[in-house]
Parts: sequence; C-alpha cells; structure tokens
Amino acid sequence: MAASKKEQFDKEDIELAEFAKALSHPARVAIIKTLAKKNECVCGEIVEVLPLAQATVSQHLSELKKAGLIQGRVEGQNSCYCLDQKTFDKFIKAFSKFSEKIKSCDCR
Amino acid sequence: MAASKKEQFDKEDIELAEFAKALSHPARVAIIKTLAKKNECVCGEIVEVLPLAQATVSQHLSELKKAGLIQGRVEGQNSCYCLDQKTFDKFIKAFSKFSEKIKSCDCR
DNA sequence: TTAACTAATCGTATATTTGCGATATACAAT
DNA sequence: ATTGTATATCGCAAATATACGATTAGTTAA
Repeated sequence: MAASKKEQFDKEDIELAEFAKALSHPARVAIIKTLAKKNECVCGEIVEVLPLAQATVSQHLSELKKAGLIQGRVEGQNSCYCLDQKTFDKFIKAFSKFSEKIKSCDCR
Repeated sequence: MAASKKEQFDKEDIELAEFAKALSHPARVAIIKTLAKKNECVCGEIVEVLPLAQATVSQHLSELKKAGLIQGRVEGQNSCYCLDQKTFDKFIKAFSKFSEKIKSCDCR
C-alpha cells in the first residue's frame, strides 16, 4: 500500500502543504534567498553557492518551478531564474490566513 | 549514495525547511487547523476527522510533536493534544523574515 | 479478573525524495 | 567543423516518507 491519500483532504490544506513542501529542503530555501538577493541568477551562479552537484541543483530548480515559485528562461547558453512574485503572494496569503487561526487559539 | 547533505546549509535555512516540512502534508495542516479550532483534542477526535487509519494519524502527530508544533499529554486513557504557541511564533517569525526578503526583490 | 477501549509502536509494503555520474542538447567560440 | 561551456535529463542507488494491519501497553468498566 502506501497509496497517497493526499487528494482526499481540503483543497486549501493541499495547497498550503504543496507550498510548504517546496520550501521543505534547505537547498530550495537557499535558492529562493539567493534569487531574492540578486533579483535574477543564471543556473551556474546558483550551483556555485550550494554544496550540491549541478544535476541536483537543476532538479531542485525544476521542483521550485513546478510549484510556481520561480520562473526560468533560456538566455543564450544560460538559464536565467527569478522569483515568481505572484505565486509567492498567494503563498504568503495562504500562510497568514493559516497563522491567524493559530494566534486566536488559546492553548496554555 | 543520496546521503543527506542537509546539514551543510545555513542553520537558518535548515530551520525554516524543517518547519516547512512539518506542514508539507495536508494531514498535518488539517491536524493543526483542528487543534486551532478546538483548542485541544484527544487523538480519537483527530482520527475521526481525517481519512486515515489510527496508526497513520498517530505517526503524523508524532512528527508534529517532534517538530515542536504541538504538545501531547496523557489523560486517562486518552492522549490530549494542543498547539505549541511558542514554537509557532518562532516559525511565523522565521517565515516573515524570509518573506520580507522576497517582497523587496523586484523581478519582473 | 476479565473485557473493552485508546493510543503508541512494530513490521512491512510501497512511493517519493535526494543525490549524483553520465549523457544529451543547445549554444558560443575558435 | 571542432571544441568548449551551460544546463537539462536519464538512470540508478540510497534514504525517507506514507500508509496500514497487528500487536502492545496502559486505563477504565463490568
């Protein structure tokens, strides 16, 4: 077994979980921070700052792209990445909605 | 191989990734929302609202506990869970620090 | 004490993720 | 045309996560 049951949950919960998953590896957090700092990076620059092989970084990049958090475009022989602000906004909104609920709860 | 390289990243990035990972399954998001709504739940109540077997829910609960996001105490023959506000505050702070960086970036 | 109940843990199957070398592709420079 | 460079993808191995039935341990009820 171990067939995923993820589809059986609330759409909202699935969405938040998917965003969270995109951030659930330090390499992906680091990639996003790097992009935020430089506004835009070619793949090679990202590979340089991470302790991972090129193939692995490429994989993390494509996961972030799949999640919609970054965009990539080809430029000559480079691949140029930047954040996708719009999706991030969605994520940030989803998360604050979630965290509002928590704040209003008074467990001791 | 595939030996984890997670330790080789920034402490801050690792921490945020770990929090994110705790939320990276819809069942865990749902558990937290349920606890936020009811303030406190016994395990059985949580099992009822999720489309998962008791053993699986117990596993998710222990992951959330490991991440510090919830607390559990035994009460008679029940296990009573509630959110851990303090850790959540840490998480929320870490995330807003992170998202500040993103907002200030102007990719088109 | 026995029976019923609650929840954690064990064992196991399967799925997914992580990581990398090797290769493929596409462009740039010579 | 050949060579070099950048990056994506393939194929694989190892690690981790997901899911659950069965069992265990503890608590309450009879």
